Amino acid sequence: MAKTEAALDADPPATRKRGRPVSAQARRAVLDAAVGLLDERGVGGFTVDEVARRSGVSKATIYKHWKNGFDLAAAAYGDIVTTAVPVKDTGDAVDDLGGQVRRLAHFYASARGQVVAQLLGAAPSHDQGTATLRDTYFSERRAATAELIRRGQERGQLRPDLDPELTIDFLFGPVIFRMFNGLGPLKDTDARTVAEMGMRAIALRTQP
Amino acid sequence: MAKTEAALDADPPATRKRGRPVSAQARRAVLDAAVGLLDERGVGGFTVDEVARRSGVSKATIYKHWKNGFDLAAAAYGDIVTTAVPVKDTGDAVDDLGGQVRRLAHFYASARGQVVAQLLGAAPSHDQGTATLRDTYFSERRAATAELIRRGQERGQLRPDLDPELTIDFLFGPVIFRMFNGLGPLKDTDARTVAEMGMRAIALRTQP
Amino acid sequence: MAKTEAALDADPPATRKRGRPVSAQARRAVLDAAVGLLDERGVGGFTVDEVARRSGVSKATIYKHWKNGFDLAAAAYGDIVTTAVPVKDTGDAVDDLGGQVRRLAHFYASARGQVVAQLLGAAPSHDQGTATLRDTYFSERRAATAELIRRGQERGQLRPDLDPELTIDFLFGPVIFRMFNGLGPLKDTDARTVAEMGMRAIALRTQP
Amino acid sequence: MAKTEAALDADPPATRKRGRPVSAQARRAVLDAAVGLLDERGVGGFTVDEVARRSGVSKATIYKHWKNGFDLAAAAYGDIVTTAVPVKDTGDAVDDLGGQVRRLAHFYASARGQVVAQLLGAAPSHDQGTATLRDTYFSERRAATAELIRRGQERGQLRPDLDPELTIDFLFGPVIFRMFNGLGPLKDTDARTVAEMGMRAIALRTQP
DNA sequence: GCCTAAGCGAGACGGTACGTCTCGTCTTATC
DNA sequence: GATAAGACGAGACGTACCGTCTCGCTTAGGC
Repeated sequence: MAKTEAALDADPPATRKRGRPVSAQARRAVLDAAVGLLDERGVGGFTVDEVARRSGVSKATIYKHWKNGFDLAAAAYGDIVTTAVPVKDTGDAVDDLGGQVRRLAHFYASARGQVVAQLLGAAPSHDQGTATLRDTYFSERRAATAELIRRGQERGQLRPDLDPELTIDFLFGPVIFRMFNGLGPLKDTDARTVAEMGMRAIALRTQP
Repeated sequence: MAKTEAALDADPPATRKRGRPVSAQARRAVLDAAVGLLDERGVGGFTVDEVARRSGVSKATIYKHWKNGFDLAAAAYGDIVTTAVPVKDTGDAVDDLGGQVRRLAHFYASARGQVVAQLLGAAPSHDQGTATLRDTYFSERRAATAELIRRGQERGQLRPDLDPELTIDFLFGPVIFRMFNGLGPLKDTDARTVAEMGMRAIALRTQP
Repeated sequence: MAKTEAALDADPPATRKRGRPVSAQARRAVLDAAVGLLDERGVGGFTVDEVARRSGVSKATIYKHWKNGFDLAAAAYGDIVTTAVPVKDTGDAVDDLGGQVRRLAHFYASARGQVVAQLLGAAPSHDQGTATLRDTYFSERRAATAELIRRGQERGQLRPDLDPELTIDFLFGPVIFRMFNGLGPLKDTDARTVAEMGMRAIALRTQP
Repeated sequence: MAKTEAALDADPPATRKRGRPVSAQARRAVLDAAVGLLDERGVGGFTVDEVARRSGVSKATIYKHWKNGFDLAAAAYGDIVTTAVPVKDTGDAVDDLGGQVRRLAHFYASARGQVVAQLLGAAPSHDQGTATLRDTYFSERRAATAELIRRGQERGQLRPDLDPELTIDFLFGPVIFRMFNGLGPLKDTDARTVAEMGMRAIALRTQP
């Protein structure tokens, strides 16, 4: 397709704009400061003023890049989860999904996991908040996980009647729920139990 | 000492203290105003100032009863969930739990359900927030649901190896997760599917 | 008249309001800080933020008392002119007015005089600015000076056809004009000359 | 290219330097936009950003020509006063000066007059502000008016002991003062009165 | 029937973040 | 080499809410 060859150099030259280009350095400094602040004080202690102070970037510039504090916090922590809990595909969907649940629960029990939980929680109180999170946090990971499920179905490891998206909610929902119901993050042993329960519902050959 | 004689009429019942008694009317007015405000504007638009304005009760009085705005909001919406989605025990644990999941999902899809989700979400950003919610929202319902599960186990309807508490997280987690991941509340048909998936993992006589 | 006796205690009791009374101390601290800041940096360096910082009074409180920075600055410097250049009435209107012109010119040549000039100048760029100055700075002094002129007319020292208000503009206008036209404040000798010119136009027996 | 031939009618005296020549057109566009903005919004609503937007000239270029916003505003309105109130010399200094006072008062009562007053007022708050105004607004007109006075003295129409510069402050000061003291611009009848008062102080043949 | 606590409405207060604005500088690519 | 476009650091603006703190008034039991 023409797209393949042309796409590479078609846009970039046209993207060259007239004025002073956006400072990647400023952007980086803001994100770093935001991560540091979230690490130290969580969402409750996160303020744009403080990010500006730490990063040396002016508030005006920050608000030019992110439409509000929540948007910035979400972006700053954007790839934390992905990095901390990468989606793996070893060929055994049951093992992969179960491990994924356990690793995610483990992450949410960590300091950064708590912050991510605060971010998830804050989303519904902000305009477009959950949409922002969907695009920033979940979109990519869900796509990869859905693919994992689909391949598991093709291999005959998972029930063929599963809706991949619903299955994701089904498997990981309990992990997130624990962040909000006052019982605290799932402990590793409990996470293992929950993962096993989930597997019983979706795997093909697991009747005890 | 007065204490000595007072022992006769016991402390709890004769809590009659000196000064002017707490105004139950003020308390009621505040809670009503808070509910109205949450209904109209959600958690994002909820302010103690506005509650004081609407209720005609002074801020000082409000803060005497509730330790902060979140605490008030939680208390105001306290029995909304319980009232909207009562726990039923018909003798068939599988049916009861499945229905519970579906009814809860249906509630969370409603306007007030969204507000409850915002409250859950806001909890981790407040000191003692999740503990408050645990006591206000979940404690009673979880106890009832755990009892349901235990009876189901005794009757042989549910697997005997289930940890009731974990099972609750497992069943209802997916419903809550959907409030935060940007995909929107579960639709009724999807809720039914999720409930069925859950049942496969916990019921004894599951058809493959 | 009933008014005479009743007036004294009629209002005061009614003035007792319900809530926490306005803190005279906070008000004083703000005005003192504002004067200090104007002294140090002039109108150009005057900011409400800095006043709040110096006075220890919160911005919210400041904005509750004064509707904007200009209003505060005007109030803070309110009686500076009156104190620095009191209106005197010795019985000789010509001497009094001439002296007044000279003293006013002398004041405007001082550091605080320059600041007052900046305030006058800034007024037309603010909503209701000149009206604020009229009430804060000029009203009282003009009334006293107009009275001086009227008495001078009665005593036959000043022309009887003078409009007191216009006469005030006529006499003091040149002093103010010099603050804006780039020639700098009037020097004492020039102020004397200008005062004499003015007197020639308004005194009755002064044809040389 | 038009550019090549254009060299013929381009200012020949201007030294042909390397690179792109200074755009007289840009300069004109900026001044026009500035005048329009001052007309519409006054000094309070005047911003360099908006001038740049309207004129299509970049801020950097604007700041290359004028050292700050005030400087630009002053330059833009530079010849407004001169054009609106030209200095006339008919041979009768008393008539000329009196008329000048009246015409100036009339101008200051107009919309553009108010803007000029705002500019005068803003000057002391800017570094070198009054000096800028002196050179831009007053210098030429004062020179012409001083010449008028000097000729009046030579003709025996005005007192010979007058200092021309001081006399200018004396005559026109009241007109400007009214722009700042909250009483509003002089009305025509009052301006006539003020002019007559001034003449009594400087003319030789004054009727008592 | 006073007395003396509380509880209460009103509302001012210190603190502090919000998101916006303007200033004057700077950094590119273009003319 | 002068421009247009426009991003940037600095920092003030006025508003909003938080939770605390006086006040003066109201309502009760204790004396």
